Amino acid sequence: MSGSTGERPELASTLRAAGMRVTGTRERVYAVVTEMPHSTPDAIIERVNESGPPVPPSSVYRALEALEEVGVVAHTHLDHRAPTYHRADHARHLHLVCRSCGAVAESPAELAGGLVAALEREHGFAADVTHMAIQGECSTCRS
Amino acid sequence: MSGSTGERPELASTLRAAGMRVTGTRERVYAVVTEMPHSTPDAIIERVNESGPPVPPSSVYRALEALEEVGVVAHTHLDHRAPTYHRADHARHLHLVCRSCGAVAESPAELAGGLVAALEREHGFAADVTHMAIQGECSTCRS
DNA sequence: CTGAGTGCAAAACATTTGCAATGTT
DNA sequence: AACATTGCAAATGTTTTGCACTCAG
Repeated sequence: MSGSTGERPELASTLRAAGMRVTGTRERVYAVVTEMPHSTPDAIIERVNESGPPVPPSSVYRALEALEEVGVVAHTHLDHRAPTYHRADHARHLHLVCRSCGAVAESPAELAGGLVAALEREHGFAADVTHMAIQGECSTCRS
Repeated sequence: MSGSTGERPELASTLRAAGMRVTGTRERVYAVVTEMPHSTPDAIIERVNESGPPVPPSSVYRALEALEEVGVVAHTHLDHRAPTYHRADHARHLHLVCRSCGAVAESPAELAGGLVAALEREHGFAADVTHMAIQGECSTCRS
């Protein structure tokens, strides 16, 4: 069990509320996602394995799936082969991906407010901008 | 207007301008991308093979790579495992992906004008919205 | 003719799945 | 004790690569 109970009571209770079990693997995966937002399954797998006894890839995938299902983590696709995970309560933000250097910056979701409103008005489309990855070139690479 | 023989004089001349060769495979792949925008490599492979003598997947991938390199086609990531290709001169648009039914709608890129300006102003980030896939729920699925 | 492009088959990856063993409740 | 989760290994699906052959230039 998690010895330090102050940190995030949400994880355990959320899992239990969904009738799911609180396991070491899920706690460790959640900790890694918390620690390094925007990381790929690959990076998460590696980090989890540095953090204690080995966990096979399939278990990490299953843990991510479970955590996502109960809504404590979410993922975004930043580019080609890269789903990246982050905590769901991680502030709503847009992902800015630099095509040159690969850096991922965040920006408040509010900047897309006009776009969201326009899509609602023009298409009746309810956009989820937190899932959105915007490609482009960052200020550093441009200068 | 280029005022010459075919429907798309650009393909052959663009390839040649880049020192690349104009081959049947590339023409057929380009034709399929033109005919069905937003299609995955998988769908393109299938359609190409319906259109004439069989072409192995690897050749279709290589053709797409070549066409993208010279800039006549481009791709976007609509969701998980799905790069989708379209003609580069296909009007600049946003991709609206419905999470429920999977439908892909298009919307003029201008709707994102405010967002692009804000990203430029706030982050010095030059956003390419045509590469952007916006997840959400379409009007049909919401009603 | 010459080398870019192709076809084929195998390799490289990323992710998923079946099932017996394990650990949470 | 009951059964959700895990570990392991094998299956799956996609994209890439090596190499001999072919065809565009």
